[in-house]
Amino acid sequence: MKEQLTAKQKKVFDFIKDHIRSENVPPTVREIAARFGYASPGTVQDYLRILKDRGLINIKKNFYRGIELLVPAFGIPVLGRIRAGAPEHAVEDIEEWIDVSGLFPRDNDVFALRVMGDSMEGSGIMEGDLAVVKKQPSAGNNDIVVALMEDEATIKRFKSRGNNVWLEPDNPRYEPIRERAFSVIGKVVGIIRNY
Amino acid sequence: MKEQLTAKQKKVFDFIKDHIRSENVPPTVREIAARFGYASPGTVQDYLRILKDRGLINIKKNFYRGIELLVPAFGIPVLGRIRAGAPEHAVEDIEEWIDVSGLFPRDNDVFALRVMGDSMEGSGIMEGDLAVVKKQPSAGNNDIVVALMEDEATIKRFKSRGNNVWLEPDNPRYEPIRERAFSVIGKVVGIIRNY
DNA sequence: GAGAATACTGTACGTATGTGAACGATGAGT
DNA sequence: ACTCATCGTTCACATACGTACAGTATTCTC
Repeated sequence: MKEQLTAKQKKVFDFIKDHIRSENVPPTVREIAARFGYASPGTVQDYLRILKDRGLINIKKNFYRGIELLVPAFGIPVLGRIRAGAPEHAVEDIEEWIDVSGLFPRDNDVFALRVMGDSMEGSGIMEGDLAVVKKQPSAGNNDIVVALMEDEATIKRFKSRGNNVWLEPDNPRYEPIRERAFSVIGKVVGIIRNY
Repeated sequence: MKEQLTAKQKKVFDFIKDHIRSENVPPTVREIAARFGYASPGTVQDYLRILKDRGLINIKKNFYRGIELLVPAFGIPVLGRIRAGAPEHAVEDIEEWIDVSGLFPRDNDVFALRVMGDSMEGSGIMEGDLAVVKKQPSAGNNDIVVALMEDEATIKRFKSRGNNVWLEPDNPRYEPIRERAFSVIGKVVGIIRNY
């Protein structure tokens, strides 16, 4: 069995992926046939069988729109090395596929917060970044947390030693916060930045 | 028309969302009925009509599995302000819903790269971060780029003045790169970090 | 030159599915 | 008392859909 897809097979596979991306659901057998001008659903069945044999899709039996991508539809390839030569060659060195939205927990306890200020610059958390936060009432030493001080939310590093807890910025221009009362809203589990 | 959903309506809506999250496709009318023990598809139709009136879903006519969420299924809420009081209250201040994977372009020209080294610390790009890169052969002044130098990929700030182009790290401990040849692979359009 | 894999057409079957209509029960609001 | 939205049932219809099977033609491999 050949591992590589033929050009036509790849086009069918790409169409399924694109359809999921644009319509949020996989296409039906006949929608694929219509897209490529095939007169019969049987043709598409052959393609699907091949894609299934290659491990690219799963087909739920007697399930309408039952084509399941085994590669994340919204994933992007993570490259291990980039080879010299050409950017086109680079894509062959795919280490893994990641679904960006799958990197963060999907609980109802997760929310995002726009970062304000530069008090955490030393940890690479910049103004305008989106901080992904998992709600929890306390934190461990050195965790980066969202804390609430008098109606104001702030991102700082949580410190605890013995019965003592305080907040520390990661920017030498700011002082640790030891005297003011605060409560922990949650722990920062991720940072997302858009240029 | 009331804006708020009743408990049962919310459960139906949540089931649709959960179904998309777990099965990658919206449920059929009868699958919803089966989930809640309804004896008839008509009951579900009523619910769907209500959810549609509330602007939560769209229903494609005569389209199998044609329920379309108008709120991102994999989205997380972005909070504007966090109010004092309780974490539970905070969630009411939702500014918008974002689909994390939708923040980045979905072209085939997008890939990700694991950041190595600390040469861009000053821009908040830390070792271990995932850099999202859009392929392009050149860049503008001050863009953060992925450049290839003798088989080695590196992330630096692209500088151009007149006919002169060079690369600059954002870390005072490193020197600008002016003498070595390099080629631009793409432009860094985002940073993703996981704690 | 035999055999497999690929690439199609055509026809057919059973059914899962969206849709629609008619109707009943309950509870809240005025 | 009356209305109205919500919540539910039953029956029915047309069809979009997955699936299966029987062919044909071309290309590639051994």
